[in-house]
Amino acid sequence: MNQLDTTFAALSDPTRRAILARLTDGEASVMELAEPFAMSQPSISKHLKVLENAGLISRGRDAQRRPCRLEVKPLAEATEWLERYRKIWEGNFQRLDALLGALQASKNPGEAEQ
Amino acid sequence: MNQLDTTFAALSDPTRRAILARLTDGEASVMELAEPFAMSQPSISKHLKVLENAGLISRGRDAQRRPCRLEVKPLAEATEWLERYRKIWEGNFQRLDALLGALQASKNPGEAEQ
DNA sequence: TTGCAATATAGCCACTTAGGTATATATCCA
DNA sequence: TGGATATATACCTAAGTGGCTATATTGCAA
Repeated sequence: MNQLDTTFAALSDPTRRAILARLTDGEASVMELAEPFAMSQPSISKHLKVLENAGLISRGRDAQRRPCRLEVKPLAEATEWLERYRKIWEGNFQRLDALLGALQASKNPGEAEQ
Repeated sequence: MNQLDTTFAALSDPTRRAILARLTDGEASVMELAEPFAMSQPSISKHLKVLENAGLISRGRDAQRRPCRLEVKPLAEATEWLERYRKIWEGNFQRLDALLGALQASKNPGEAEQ
């Protein structure tokens, strides 16, 4: 699995996205991260391991705590992938708009298939 | 599974990302999409079904062909999610820079706790 | 040292996924 | 009608995932 694979796979779970969102407020311990969820602590630890393996978070050491913090690099790479294609999609959209305009100008309203 | 879940899950596979990339050049049939891959046609059809269920592509009909085309909406939503947090991450980076500067100016390097 | 608090690991289960092959369906063409 | 082409479906398998409980580990504090 390459970096984009693991990044998108990690982002495909709502618990993990919520954890990442929480970490934008700053470092947090496992207990703090687990608190909002109706889920056992080991399950949260497993999610954190997925995020760590994807390079999306890193862990520190503070006594018994292993605080988590965001790592932005893989997220930036995922954003770049999407952004690169978004520009092309936007181009397609403009072409689509032109096509729809042409169709509306014609008589056949059947293909509002979008 | 909500929209973001299925979108990111669909994006986590390199074959599917390559298919989406190919589709930025315009519609393509299943055979055309399968051609670059050392993979059976049914496997490609399965990937296309994943993409279709995620709303990332839609299918038409052209004789025996079922041409695929990109649907941008879910990709736009995924981009929005990443962009929203990217701004915060960038903000954190700036704050971190400031914090590191302050710490270097002081004498106690112990509390890099954010 | 004893014990508590925070976290990780192990093992279990149900479900999903990504690949394969074989076969069915659908559409065109002769 | 019959054959060829394009695609989908059914079924199999191996591996991965997400949840759980129980237990181990680690570090502090009395």
